[in-house]
Amino acid sequence: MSEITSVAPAAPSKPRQLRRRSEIMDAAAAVFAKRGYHAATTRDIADSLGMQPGSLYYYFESKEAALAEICRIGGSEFGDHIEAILSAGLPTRELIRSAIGNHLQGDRRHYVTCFAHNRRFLPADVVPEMNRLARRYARLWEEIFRRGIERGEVPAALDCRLAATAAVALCNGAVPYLEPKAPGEIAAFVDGLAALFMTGALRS
Amino acid sequence: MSEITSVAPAAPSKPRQLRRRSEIMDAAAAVFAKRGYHAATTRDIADSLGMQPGSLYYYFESKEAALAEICRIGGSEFGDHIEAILSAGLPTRELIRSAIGNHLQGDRRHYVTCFAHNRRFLPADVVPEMNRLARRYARLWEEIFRRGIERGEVPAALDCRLAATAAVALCNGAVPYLEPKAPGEIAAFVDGLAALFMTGALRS
Amino acid sequence: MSEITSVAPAAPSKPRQLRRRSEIMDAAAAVFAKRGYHAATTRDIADSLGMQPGSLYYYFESKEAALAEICRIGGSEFGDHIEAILSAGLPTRELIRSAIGNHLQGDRRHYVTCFAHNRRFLPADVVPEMNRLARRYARLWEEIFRRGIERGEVPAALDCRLAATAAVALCNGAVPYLEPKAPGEIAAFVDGLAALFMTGALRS
Amino acid sequence: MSEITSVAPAAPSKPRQLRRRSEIMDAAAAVFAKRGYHAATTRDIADSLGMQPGSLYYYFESKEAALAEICRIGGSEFGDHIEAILSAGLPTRELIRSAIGNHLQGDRRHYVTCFAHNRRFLPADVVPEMNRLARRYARLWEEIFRRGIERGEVPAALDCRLAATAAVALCNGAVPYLEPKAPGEIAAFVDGLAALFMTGALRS
DNA sequence: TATGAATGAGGTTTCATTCAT
DNA sequence: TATGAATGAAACCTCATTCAT
Repeated sequence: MSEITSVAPAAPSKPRQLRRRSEIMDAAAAVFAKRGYHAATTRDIADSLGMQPGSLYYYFESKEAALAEICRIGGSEFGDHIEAILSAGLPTRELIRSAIGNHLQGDRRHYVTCFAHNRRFLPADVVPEMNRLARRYARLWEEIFRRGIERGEVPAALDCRLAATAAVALCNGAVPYLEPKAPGEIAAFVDGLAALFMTGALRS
Repeated sequence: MSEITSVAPAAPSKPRQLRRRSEIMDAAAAVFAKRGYHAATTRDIADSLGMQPGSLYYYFESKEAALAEICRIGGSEFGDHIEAILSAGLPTRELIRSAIGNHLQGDRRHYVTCFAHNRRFLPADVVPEMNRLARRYARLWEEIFRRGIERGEVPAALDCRLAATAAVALCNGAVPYLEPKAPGEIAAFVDGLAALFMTGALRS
Repeated sequence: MSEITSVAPAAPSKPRQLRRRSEIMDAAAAVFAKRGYHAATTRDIADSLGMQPGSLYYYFESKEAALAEICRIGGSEFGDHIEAILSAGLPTRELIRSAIGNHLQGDRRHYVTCFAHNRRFLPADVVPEMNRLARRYARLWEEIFRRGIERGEVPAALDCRLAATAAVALCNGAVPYLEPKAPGEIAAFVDGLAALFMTGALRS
Repeated sequence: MSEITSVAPAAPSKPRQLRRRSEIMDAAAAVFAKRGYHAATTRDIADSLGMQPGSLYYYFESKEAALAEICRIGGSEFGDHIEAILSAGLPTRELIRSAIGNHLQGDRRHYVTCFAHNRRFLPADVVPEMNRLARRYARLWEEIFRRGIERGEVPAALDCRLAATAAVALCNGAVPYLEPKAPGEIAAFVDGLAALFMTGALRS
């Protein structure tokens, strides 16, 4: 293998640049998710990367453009994940557990959080795109429940739209409770939330 | 001239002043809840009241002081409400419905939202107070479930702490879905959320 | 007279505000004319007014918006002046003298200078408006020469378009030579330029 | 491989280096002349050469040092040209035509424009040098007119200093009108300006 | 009580410049 | 010689806040 890479002329700097760009976007997403877009300063982002604020502009055009890109990624990858697991034919219980887990524990969880809480601060010309992503993501959640009804795993009377909204709301509302937790506790917490969402708080 | 004003026995302007102050706080809470503390400007608040930003300073010392007061109100009244319904001895189902309804539909819902999303921006010296309120409010939710277990309305195995967190997370996450709705739809939406939270999404 | 002003209710603050705005625009025009738009800082303008840079934004939206307004004024008032003297039926000699004098000595000379040198820095959406003003102002200069031909004061063979360009170029190029001069010398200098432009440097 | 390069006896790269340096200075002069020193960025210059901004620093110490050198060249070569034609004993008409042509059409016209419009942005320690060049260049223009008076080609009453200023002002003011013109039109335009300057706009 | 005008701290952004590669 | 990445100073601009009226 090493011959192959060495035969090819000195790896073009492109990949390195792309990786660095990803690091910067990850840092920005984390800061935006934690503090909120307006409370987050470019200095916060730069500090978390050990850079100067001005250097960030080598990687994005503006703070707002960075938010737009982060929201785009968060909105679309979140949908992609549900689409993927839907087509894998898992039982409803697994689908819900996986979708909630992706929202709260996935690599891109900060991107999803940004999408949920900060996309409303984007300028008017990207709003339609964001709305499209949000609608897709709502529909895919609905699809989970509709499939569950078909399979008899979900009561036929369930309002799928409402359930989709509730699932997303539960996840978004749960984000602030994750951070203070030790890494080991998070999985149990997320499992607990998913179980509660599926079973309900009352005796049946 | 002075007689004329003195004839109408100059009702001690206190009550009027207090009422005006409440209006201003309500407006600030609504703006903070809608936009977030940092994105909300004093001009936004003033505009919603038809005043100039500088005039707000007759009613609060600073934007931050206003937030602190709003959070204090939101955090304590929310707890007060649960305490009140708990002592009224309602069935668990009613308790949950009422607590969620108060969070999402009550007169002070903007105060509660501020408490949930913006109290982290308060300065260090009020954090302990806010934490106390948050803990109280978590415990009161837990108490709802504990009582439910005692009465056999809730499965004995339920993790009450987790359920309390989930209830609050669901409410906080649901806030953004309320605003676009027509007033008539809100009650049904809130009822639906409460029912789903109690019953769960899956067949039992 | 004092009764009349005191009878009328306290002069509405509007005029005062407008006057202040004019002062600020004058200062900005002077600084832009002297240093050039890009070399002029908002601090330069503020200093010349004894204010803080941020305070300027009470009067204009942005540095660029201020430039746009100044150019608009410079471009249109310059044209207005030529239009006015043209319709006054003065002899060509007086027309040229007055037009040059207005460009170099008028109250709005800094506005005209801004228009000449800095309008190219305006954003694309105001360029058409500026071009319209520039064309009008070129045509009005041409009209001076065309009238002169009709009256036999100007040689029939004169290229009026070129003469208009030359007159404007001469004025624009002369601006930097005005500032170092003592106020008393300026009038003689401007008269000399006008005379030279009309007579030419060579013996006829 | 080393033989091959050493065979062609490694022409001391000096000339090539100098030529490249000239290209870079020409590009800088053109950009400064077009946009003005402050509006011109090092990126503008680099772009016009197909390089990166950082690479420019192999050719000049700083943007300001480049401007200083360009102004030095513009100021001195312009004077050199007048000196040369003066000593060639041409008639006044030809002198004026040639001096104006050199200013507006010469190879170094961008250098002259930089000198005229941007030398004022240079630091205090080069100002005396620039002033010396400017004075020389004014005196040489004056000398053109003084010779004309001696020869009877120029009216004895002409204010030579004023005429020199006017000539330079006309040229500097005409620069922006050159760029939009097609190459073929420029010569006629410059001839027209020179003729007008010599003959005047009015009938004699 | 309310306003208009101003302040000043702090934020985003630009850009000349440096330097390891 | 040239580049890509980074710096840091300084610019524009926003906004909470103050204060005379």
